[in-house]
Amino acid sequence: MTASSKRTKKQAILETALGLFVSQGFHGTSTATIAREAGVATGTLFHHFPSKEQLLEQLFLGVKQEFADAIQASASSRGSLKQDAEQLWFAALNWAMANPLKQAFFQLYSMSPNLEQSVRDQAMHGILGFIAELIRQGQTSGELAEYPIELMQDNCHGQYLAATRYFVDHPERWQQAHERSASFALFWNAMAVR
Amino acid sequence: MTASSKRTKKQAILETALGLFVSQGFHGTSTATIAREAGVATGTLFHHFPSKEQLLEQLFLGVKQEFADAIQASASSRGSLKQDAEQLWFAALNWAMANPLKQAFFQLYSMSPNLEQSVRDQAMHGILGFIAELIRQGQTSGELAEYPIELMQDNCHGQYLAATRYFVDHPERWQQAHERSASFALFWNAMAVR
DNA sequence: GTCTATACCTTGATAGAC
DNA sequence: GTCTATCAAGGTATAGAC
Repeated sequence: MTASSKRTKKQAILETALGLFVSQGFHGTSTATIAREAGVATGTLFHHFPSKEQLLEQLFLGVKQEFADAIQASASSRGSLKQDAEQLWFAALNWAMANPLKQAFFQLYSMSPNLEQSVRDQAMHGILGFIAELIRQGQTSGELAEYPIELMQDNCHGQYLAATRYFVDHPERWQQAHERSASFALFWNAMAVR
Repeated sequence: MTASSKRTKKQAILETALGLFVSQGFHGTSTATIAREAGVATGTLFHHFPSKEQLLEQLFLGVKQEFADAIQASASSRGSLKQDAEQLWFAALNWAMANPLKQAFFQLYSMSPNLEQSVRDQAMHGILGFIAELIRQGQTSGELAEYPIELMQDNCHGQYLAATRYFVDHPERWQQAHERSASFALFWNAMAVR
């Protein structure tokens, strides 16, 4: 088997923990359960991760990185501001649709007390930071309303979370172009100057 | 002491559990800790609530009812659709600002696997159900865009959650009229026909 | 209704053979 | 790196006196 097709025990533990943390919560999932479901021994789990908390943290940072890579890969081409925003919007939604478990995990644990606040804040700023720059550009060019930037940033985030919930819960609607464009219209019109 | 000023042990347990469930999560909070912090014995806790799960459920349904009462009390006066929406928006935000802990609890546990899905869904439908009716009115009168209703409903919810997070995290901004009106503008413009 | 005491189980983590 | 075996601590819930 090739290097890429061979799933290591460590990866198996991470993938299993992802599913269990989403469906049962952090404290609701025991390390023994993770190990059993991943097909490894508890000793193996604690060989790869010094503690249950560290396992959660590595999982969170890994998923965050995957998401950041996915949307920044498609954020390079330059068009109008609205076109750029649209591309970003659908890149983010595409990732969520392709990785519903990771999306659910990220959403649940972005506000969870099980992760240190510094870890959570850092993740949020890294991902949402460049959104603020786009908003500023739009305000300067007169395309976007001059509301407080942080409010607009939080609003973007909230609308993204709502859209992902909607489409993940109803995958067939994601196939329909008018549903997809409606989701972006709601997002854009909230901030756009009429 | 009067009937209203005398806090029963049961109420003390509920209030203590509210704070602990928010700061430490459901499984992260032990019944022993709740009892100790509430100043009662564990036996007393299990006298009032048959199980830890039932305690969470009663807490959730109680908070849901408080919220529903608060916004429906101020949703009666009839003006234009936009005026009605504005009144509703600020009634909901006012409640969140006055009850930040309950808001945080409601937000965290509305999507938590610790509560049965039927309980969560029922709560959401009861609260957001009449929003759908307002949206339909706006679409008929031509004031609101004709996007799929459920998408718009979820979008409203997401924008509300974003706004509450923003103002709860920055209470001083809630005192400024232009911040408040900006939050409603974002909400309304997302759906409004230009 | 409220308490103390406790039964019984599961937990996170470790030790040491392989 | 992986396993089995095990520990000490903490978990939910109950029993029974007051």
